[in-house]
Amino acid sequence: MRAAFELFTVQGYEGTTVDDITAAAGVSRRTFFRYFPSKEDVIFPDHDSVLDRVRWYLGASANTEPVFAVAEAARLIFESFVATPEQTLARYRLTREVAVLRDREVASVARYERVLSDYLRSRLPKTSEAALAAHVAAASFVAAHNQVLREWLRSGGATDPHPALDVALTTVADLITPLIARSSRQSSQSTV
Amino acid sequence: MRAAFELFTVQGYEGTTVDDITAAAGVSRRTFFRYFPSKEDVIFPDHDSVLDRVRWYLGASANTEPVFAVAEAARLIFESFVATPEQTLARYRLTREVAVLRDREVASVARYERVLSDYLRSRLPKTSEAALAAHVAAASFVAAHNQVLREWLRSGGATDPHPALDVALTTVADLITPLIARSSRQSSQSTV
DNA sequence: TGATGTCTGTCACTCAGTGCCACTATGGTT
DNA sequence: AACCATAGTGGCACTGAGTGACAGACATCA
Repeated sequence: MRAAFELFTVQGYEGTTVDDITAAAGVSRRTFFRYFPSKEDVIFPDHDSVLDRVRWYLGASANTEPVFAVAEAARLIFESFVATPEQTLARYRLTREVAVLRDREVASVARYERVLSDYLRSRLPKTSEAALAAHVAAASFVAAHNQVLREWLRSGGATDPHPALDVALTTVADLITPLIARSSRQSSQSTV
Repeated sequence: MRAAFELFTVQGYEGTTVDDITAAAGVSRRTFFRYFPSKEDVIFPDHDSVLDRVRWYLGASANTEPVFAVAEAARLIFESFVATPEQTLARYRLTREVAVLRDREVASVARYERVLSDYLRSRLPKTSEAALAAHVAAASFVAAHNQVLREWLRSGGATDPHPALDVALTTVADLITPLIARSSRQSSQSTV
């Protein structure tokens, strides 16, 4: 991974072959593909584990307030990026330039969003209003997360991003809570 | 494209080589790659043109109410999918099964979202509050759009999706409008 | 000493995608 | 009629990602 990042920043992503990486790392080509399913995956090593952690967290928060749980899940994702600033920054620089990597990043963000909306849907009545609310809520939290993260990355990771994250998450929570509450009530309303 | 879709549905995406497609279509391999930058692009032919149309629409709506304009832009995207139901349905079935294609779809949705949020940011003061509002708003509209589209596709494209789209867009518009209004005022507030 | 399992390297192969060159058909020019 | 420009196409060779099969190295345990 270290060899790959160094080569990517010098030669660019497309300008670096897997052979280059393995030669620099002193392993064989075959070994590389045993540890990374594809060349792109060298850059996104821990997305799966974070996704699992988020799933686990949400699975354990069946009794907490749904909107709060989702906000905390977003915070969890955020922390996983902030925990390794150099790596996150290097990845950010690469994903800005290389379209394939940006698409990959976007895809993994979409997976986070999916996990959040699935959780919300599981906590809400099975109406189309609730489904809409769940998707909008998940998308809003992810958007807030992304916005704060991007701003932080653009600043070079210098400042403490947590105050901004708090503001963003509470803003979205305040926005979303009534929508979720309304869609939860919807079912009891139809029963009445 | 027709040959490709037929082969994809029979043999699967990964099970179909470009050679298969070109043989079925009666053209050479080289010709294929002149029309489609990659194998994936056979399935997403008109995303770029739709994106351009949305950009154009938003570029022309500098005087309309921003939230309304974004909602209409989302409707524009929606219409582009509904206009060709068979193709959209076939694509939907493929993207559900093949991860590469799903990621590709997600990436193009992200581009739509980007266009919407860029527009909103251009219509709002240059504060971080406004930037957050813009991203959340764009994400919410896209989420609403996606939700209605998915529901429609799951139903097999049988019902008329427009009533559901109207509901979803107005729901999001009602939700988002105060947020946008607040972030617009923010700048004049700081002047006071 | 032998059996087992894990990690690694080598080799050969498929397939996506690109660059280069040659061929053909068409339409317009003199 | 001969001449040219140009757009579309095919052929060919090449790079590079990714995979499957096999064999050797090494540590562990019996």
